[in-house]
Amino acid sequence: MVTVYEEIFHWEDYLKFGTRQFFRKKEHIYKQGEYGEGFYYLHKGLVRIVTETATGKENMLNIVIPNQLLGVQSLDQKTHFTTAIAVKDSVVYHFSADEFRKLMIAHPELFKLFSKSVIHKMKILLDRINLNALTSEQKLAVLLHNICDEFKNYEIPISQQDLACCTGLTRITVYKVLKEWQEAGIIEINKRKYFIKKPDFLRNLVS
Amino acid sequence: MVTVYEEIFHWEDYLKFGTRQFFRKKEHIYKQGEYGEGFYYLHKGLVRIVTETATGKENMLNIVIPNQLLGVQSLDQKTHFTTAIAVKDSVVYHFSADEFRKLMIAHPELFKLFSKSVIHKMKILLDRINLNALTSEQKLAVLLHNICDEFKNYEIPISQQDLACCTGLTRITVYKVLKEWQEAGIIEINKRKYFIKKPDFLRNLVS
DNA sequence: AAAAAAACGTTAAATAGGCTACAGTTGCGA
DNA sequence: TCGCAACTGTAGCCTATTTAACGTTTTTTT
Repeated sequence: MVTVYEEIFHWEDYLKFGTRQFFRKKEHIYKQGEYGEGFYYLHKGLVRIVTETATGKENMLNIVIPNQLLGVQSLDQKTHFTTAIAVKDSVVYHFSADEFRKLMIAHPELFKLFSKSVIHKMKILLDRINLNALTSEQKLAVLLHNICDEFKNYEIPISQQDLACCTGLTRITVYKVLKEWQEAGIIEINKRKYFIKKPDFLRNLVS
Repeated sequence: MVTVYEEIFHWEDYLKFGTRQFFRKKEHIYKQGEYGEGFYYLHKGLVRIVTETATGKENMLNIVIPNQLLGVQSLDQKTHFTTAIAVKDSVVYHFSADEFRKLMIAHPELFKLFSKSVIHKMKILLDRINLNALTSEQKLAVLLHNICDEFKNYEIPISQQDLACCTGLTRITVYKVLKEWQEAGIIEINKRKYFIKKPDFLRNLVS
């Protein structure tokens, strides 16, 4: 399940110490298994983080929105254990481990910022784990609800296929649930775009 | 799924700056939802980390072995989003956020140690997520295999019930798989103790 | 603009794993 | 050492999902 988490971390003042990089839509920022050195800060755009399981299935972990970090896993020169793909054209800042360490000595308050960001990441992963206890309908409800929160309106700009990938369900299951909701008037399907008419229904499904 | 991860982080030199605390078997070190302030280092003993899902089901996340951190989530004064329970009598050191921040200014190399430990935690969570893509047989295989690795022999000192809890399966499913394996001569069941006879079979199930 | 590649809609069949139930064991605690 | 509580063995039913299959529509590429 992908959750789009929104919490602002004020990295702006430190961006000048990172290296600015551009990535086009669908480009890989880093790949699972590759060596990394440092981490990235997403300035503009949208990035999705996926992981490949032992059986070769792709699994979306979360969507990174601007002002968040990504790729922290390889701060200490380990290989990445996830893959990051730009969903839209994106601007990121890269901080190498060494640079960042030096930077932190000069600005100790950076530690708080860093740890906050990382803990936030952990929270996301945990939520992702807890999702597995839910029914498929609930999984979808949580996902759609989060997406709406993020995009600030009730139109879902994500394909059925991606919804399947995000929740770990099959496309058929996603399709079935969506169809059911449509018949019940909870969502509207138009030209393969989904529009949520009764957000409260989704909310109630979970809590 | 619980994975017992073993990787040594050298915190010994800094323990004197923490507060030593003792916990008896089955005692809670911290609880989900409680406020925390800082983090813990497990010096001796064994701790299991569980989380309660929205539906009230308990979910074991991982087992913490000595030399690892726990409770990092509340470093920045947030509530804990997991619960830590001592499996054996345990000795932990608590570091308050403030203390640790000061400590890190004096010893910048601590940052590397801290980030390594945290990244390691993230890796564990990720593995946990990836498990959900597996069949119940595979989940159990991974779990048993990890436990063997950890305890360095082929006897499983964990109850069927706990195996169920670790994998998120029902006890009945665990029982069924175990019985099947027994009939196939892959494991031996004796007085409710499980002994793995063909570890390679388990390994092949996953990779 | 045509061709190729994704994505979607829908159905039917197969099945894995969950839930219920209950009796038999084991072992802790008083 | 008695009794309760927690754990295990087993059966059977049930349903939510998965898989397979296939035609249609949309999007991307050349």
